[in-house]
This record gives sequence, structure tokens and C-alpha cells, in this order.
Amino acid sequence: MRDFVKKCPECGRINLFFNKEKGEIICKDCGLVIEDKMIDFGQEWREFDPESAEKKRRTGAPTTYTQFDRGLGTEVGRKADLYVLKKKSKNKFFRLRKWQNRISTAIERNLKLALSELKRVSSFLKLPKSVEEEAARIYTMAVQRGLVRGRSMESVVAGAMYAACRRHEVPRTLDEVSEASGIERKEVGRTYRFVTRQLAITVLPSNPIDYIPRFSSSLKLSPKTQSKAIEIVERAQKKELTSGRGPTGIASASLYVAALINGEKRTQREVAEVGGVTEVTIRNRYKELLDKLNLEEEIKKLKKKE
DNA sequence: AAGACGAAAGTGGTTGA
DNA sequence: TCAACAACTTTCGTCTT
Repeated sequence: MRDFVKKCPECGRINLFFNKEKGEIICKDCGLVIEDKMIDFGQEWREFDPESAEKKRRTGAPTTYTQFDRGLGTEVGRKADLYVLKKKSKNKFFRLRKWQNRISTAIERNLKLALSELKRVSSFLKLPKSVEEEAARIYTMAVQRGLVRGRSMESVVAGAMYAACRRHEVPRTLDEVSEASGIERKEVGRTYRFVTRQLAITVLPSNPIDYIPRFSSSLKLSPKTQSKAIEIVERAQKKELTSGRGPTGIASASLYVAALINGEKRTQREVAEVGGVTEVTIRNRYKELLDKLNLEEEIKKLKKKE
């Protein structure tokens, strides 16, 4: 599943992540999508003559959730079409168009607005297209179920974004989504929970490891330290030190320890900053890690060298 | 003087009666 | 619906480098 191919052209790091199901390669560091839409273009049928080929083809324009009507909308014609109609059908034409407009204005206009907001937030967070699609899908379902009532459109968009990130294993913290969307963190969390519950969307508890590449690069730590941190998290997970704890806290503390071991010390303050947790949390996790993982030896070794 | 440490009180959310 | 509870935060005083 995890395949390290080459360097990311954007940030030069090697955190490329190949996802076969979604058909794309993304950089876990900066979110750049390197390869997208890796579809198998082959046909699964054979054409013998033009006639039967026509019957077998069944592709049209691709559908997408980031277009308010999935690119499938039907429009009741414009005035240009009118002159070919007779009087009776003219009335019908106007009636139909009136209804068309009514329906459009209600749901679709809201969707249009929301999706442009969604795109804004998504590009701010540098998210791959597949996540944006997912968020759009979630938002669309939320609208259809009337879950937006009583909530601001922006907050539901933010909640959908957050959920989509989690489902695609490229988690952003609540703080990051909050910053990108201009919605309070509490509110993002609230709508996220509400929406996922109402739509019965299952979201796996996020893995601390998913946060490490990004935190690591904001702290400008070496790849060596980064893999050390991942190793620490994995060891912690085996000892069940991670359940029930906030994943960002664990990721941050692991990075802090890893940096310490490799002599790239960062202050608790700095690590806490990028991890979106407080120093106290770092300290608590840090202490647990030292206690249960006997990392003291490694740190002592380092001290002797100096 | 800055960073690390830890105690204590407060916050928002989950859970179980 | 309410109270108990766990995780995390805020704040602040003390210790270490």
C-alpha cells in the first residue's frame, strides 16, 4: 500500500503516498497531487463492427460532485428556441421554465455557493482533488437531508472537509480547518460530529502517524528524525499507549523525543505550536513515552557523545 | 532569561443510569 | 436528562540550564 517512489517536485520530500483505490499519488507533506485519475482506459468489451460498438459504448461526460448539479443538469431552453414553438407550447414552455427557476434557486443556488466556498477551503489546505470530491459529496448529502438548517453553510462545509480528510487519511487538525474556513474550532467539531452521525458516515479514528510528515516538515526536521518518530509511535501503539489519547498529542510528543534523540532539539513550545496542542500535553505524552518505552537509554547515549 | 516541569482549576464532550 | 469521568487546556509558581 505504501510506496515510496521519488521526490515530490513541490517540496522535495519523499513522503509520496500511492493510493491504488483512489488512483492517485499524493505527497503527504504538502498535499500536492502528483498523479491523478490513474484510470484504466482499456475497454472490457470488443468491437467487431461500428454498429455493435455503438451499442456497447456507454460513457458520457464524467460526473462530479464539485459541480453543483454533478454536470448533469437539464436546462429548459432559452428564448432562442422559442420561435419554433406554436402558441400552445409557448405557454407550456414558460410554465416549465418558471418551475425550473424555482427549484434552482432553492437548493442549487445554495449548493453553488457552498461548493465555491468548499473549493476555497480545500485549496487553502492544499488538499488533493479526491478529498475535495468527498467533501462535496458529504455536503451534498447533508443538504439533501436538510442538515444545514439552523447552521451556517460555511460551518457545514468545514465539517464536511474535516470528515473527508479523515476518511482519506490525510488528516488536518481541527485548528487547521478552522483557520482555513474561518469557523471556530468548536463549531467545526460540532458540525463534523453532527453531520457524520446523521449521515451514518463511519470515520476511522485518525492515526498519529498520518500527522507526522506534515508536523515534521513544518519543524524542519530531518527525514531521519521523522522516521524515528514514526517508529516511536508504532512502538507506543503496540503497548497500547495511544488509545483514548489525542492523536495530535502523540504525534507531537513522538517528534519531540525523536528530535531530542537525534540532536535536533526543538523546544516544547515549538512542537506544541505546530501540533496544535499545549506544552503540558506534550510533557504528559513525553513522560509516558519515556516511562513505558525505556527511551532513557537512547537519550543518555546521546548526552555522553556531546 | 528562557525553557522545562508540575500542580490545580476549568472546559467541552462522552457515557451510562 | 443529568452526573461522573477522561482528556486536554489554561494559568501560574518553581526548578534547571
